[in-house]
Amino acid sequence: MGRQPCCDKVGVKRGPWTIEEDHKLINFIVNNGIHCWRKVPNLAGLVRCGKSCRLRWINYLRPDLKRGGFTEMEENQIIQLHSLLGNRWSKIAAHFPGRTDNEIKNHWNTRIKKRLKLLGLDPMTKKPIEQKEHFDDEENNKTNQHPNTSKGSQENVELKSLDNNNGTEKMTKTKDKIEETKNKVTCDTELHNYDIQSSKVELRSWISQENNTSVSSYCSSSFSIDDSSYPCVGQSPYFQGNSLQQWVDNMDSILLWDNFNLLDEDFIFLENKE
DNA sequence: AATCACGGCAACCGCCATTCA
DNA sequence: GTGAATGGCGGTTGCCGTGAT
Repeated sequence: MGRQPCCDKVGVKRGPWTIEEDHKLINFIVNNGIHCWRKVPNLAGLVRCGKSCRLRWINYLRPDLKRGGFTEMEENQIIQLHSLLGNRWSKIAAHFPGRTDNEIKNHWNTRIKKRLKLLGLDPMTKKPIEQKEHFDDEENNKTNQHPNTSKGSQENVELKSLDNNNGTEKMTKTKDKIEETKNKVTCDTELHNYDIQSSKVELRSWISQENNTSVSSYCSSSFSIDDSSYPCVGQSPYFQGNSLQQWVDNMDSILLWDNFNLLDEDFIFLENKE
C-alpha cells in the first residue's frame, strides 16, 4: 500500500506563526534535524501541517537566510536570470545564497516588474513595450512568449482543454518533453556562459555585502554555510560547534526584534558582532 | 483623528514529479 | 507495476503596516 497521509487538515492551525511556534520548530530541528516533515509537527509539539513547517523553516527560520532588501546588483542579476529561466524561481534563487524563491518571487512581483515598466520595458520580454502588439494581455504573453516557463506553454494548456482525448494529451506531453529538453540544453549553455561572465562580479558583490555591517545582513554574515549541505539539515555542518549556539542566539534576537522592534537590542547585537 | 487605498510579504493552495509500500 | 504519500514549486491570497486624504 501507499504511505500514511500527510496530516489531517482538521484541527491544524493556520495563519501567522507565533514566537513560541518558531522556537519549538527551531529547537526541534536543531536537536533532531529533518528526516520527515510529516512527523515534525507532532514531534515538535506543533499543531501545524508538516508542509507549513517546511515552508516556515525554508522561508523564514533557516540559519543562512539573508535578510533585508535586494541590492541593485542583485536585482540586475535577477532580471538577467529571469530572462533565461522565466518564472522558475527556485532555479533563480539557487544563484542567490541566502535568498529564498518566495522572496525573489515577491520582490519580482512587487518591485522589479514595476521598475521595468517604469523604464518602458516589458517585464517578461525585457523589450520596449511599444514593440509588443498586445501588451494589455500580459497574462497570455507570460506563457506564450517565454520559451523557458516551467509548466509548459499556454498553447499546450489550451490544446488540452479543447481536446479531452487521451491520445492528444499524451502527444502534448511528449511535445512538452521535447521542448523542455531543447530548452534545457540551450538554457544550461546560456547559464554556464552567464555564470562564467558574472562569477567575478557576483563574488565581488557578495564579498562587499559580507563586509557591509547592516541590520539586514546580520543573519547571514555570522555563518559559514556550505550550500551543498541541503536538505540534510540534521547532518549539516552549520549546526556544529560554536555556529549552532551563535545561530540560536541570533534567532532569539531576530524573533524578539521582529515582534517588538527593539532597536536597542539590534545595536547591542551589532556591537557584539564586532 | 479617522478612514481609505495601496504595497509588501508571509502563508496557503494546488499541481506535479518522485518516492515508497 | 500500481497507487498513494511526500516534497518541491509556482501562483495566489489575505493580512498588516504605512502614507494619503
